[in-house]
Amino acid sequence: MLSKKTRYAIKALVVLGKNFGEAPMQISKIASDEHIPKKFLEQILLDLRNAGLLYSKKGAGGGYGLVKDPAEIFVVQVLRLTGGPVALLPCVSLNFYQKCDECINEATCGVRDVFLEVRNATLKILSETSIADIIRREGLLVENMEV
Amino acid sequence: MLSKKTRYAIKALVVLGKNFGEAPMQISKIASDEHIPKKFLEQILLDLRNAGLLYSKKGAGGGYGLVKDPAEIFVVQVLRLTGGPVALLPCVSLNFYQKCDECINEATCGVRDVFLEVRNATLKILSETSIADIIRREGLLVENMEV
DNA sequence: ATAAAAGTCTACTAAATCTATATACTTTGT
DNA sequence: ACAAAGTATATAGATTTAGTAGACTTTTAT
Repeated sequence: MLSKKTRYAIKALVVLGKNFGEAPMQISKIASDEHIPKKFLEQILLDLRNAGLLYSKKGAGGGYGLVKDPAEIFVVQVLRLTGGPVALLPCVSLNFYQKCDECINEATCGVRDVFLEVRNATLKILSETSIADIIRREGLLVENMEV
Repeated sequence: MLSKKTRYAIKALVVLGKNFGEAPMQISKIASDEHIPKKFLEQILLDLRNAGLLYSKKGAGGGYGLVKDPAEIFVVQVLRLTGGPVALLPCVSLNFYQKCDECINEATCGVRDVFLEVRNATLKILSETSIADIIRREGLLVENMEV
């Protein structure tokens, strides 16, 4: 399961993606629109800023905005920045690798082999899906509802 | 990430799968072979037994064994029995569904739509892979090592 | 110049969950 | 009778997650 932190980060980026090109958006606006605790969101946006995904502007009229086009920000990046490993086992994680301490021989572990396959499938989707894609999907879902 | 409980359960089933058709195997044997804390494993095997996957026999010469052929036990079952949800978001989980409390409209949520796709890909693999498959993969990996 | 708006930074707490252990009990085989 | 082995429940300890608090800095508008 993704942590709330990761979920909130993605949602915030989607909102900021819709706002791309406009004036920066305030934390409090994002928080109330998306039902995210404001203080928690502050920390998350700060992390995303320090990672270079967002710019910020202090003072009146300040706020946050995307540095890059939403089509160039991929979901997998957000997971990694917010500490959500893609893999279901530590021993198949690319960015959060850890030896399974009970494992006898990693190279011949059949369990690992299966979850490597799962990771690859997940990774493919998450590294091909951008914030812009999420916005697009949202639009499609709304259309389908109206029909 | 899968919990240790889920990982230990899968490993235990693999060991019992290799032992299928023979005399029941003792918890302490499985625990020491697989480096799993014995007391913890006791609880896990009990759960798997109560779920109908294993039979048990008390007393001297007792132990645990698979009820069905390892080719008929799928990894997805084990995840579910041991509380490891397949989905990365509660709102796309089939067996552990929960509304995301911050979500405004689930039906048109683009984030959900992406993670639905991820869940389907994961589910496909895990529901097609059996304990017997894991054992088979292990054999293949060992062969490849030797070459 | 000053006050208000807005982000920054660090620390802390509360709750939940996971992992593991302890203890006492029951059944079965020799 | 006794030892081997599983059953059952409770609980402790550790870790992680989620959220809150408070004091600080920068910027804009008046």
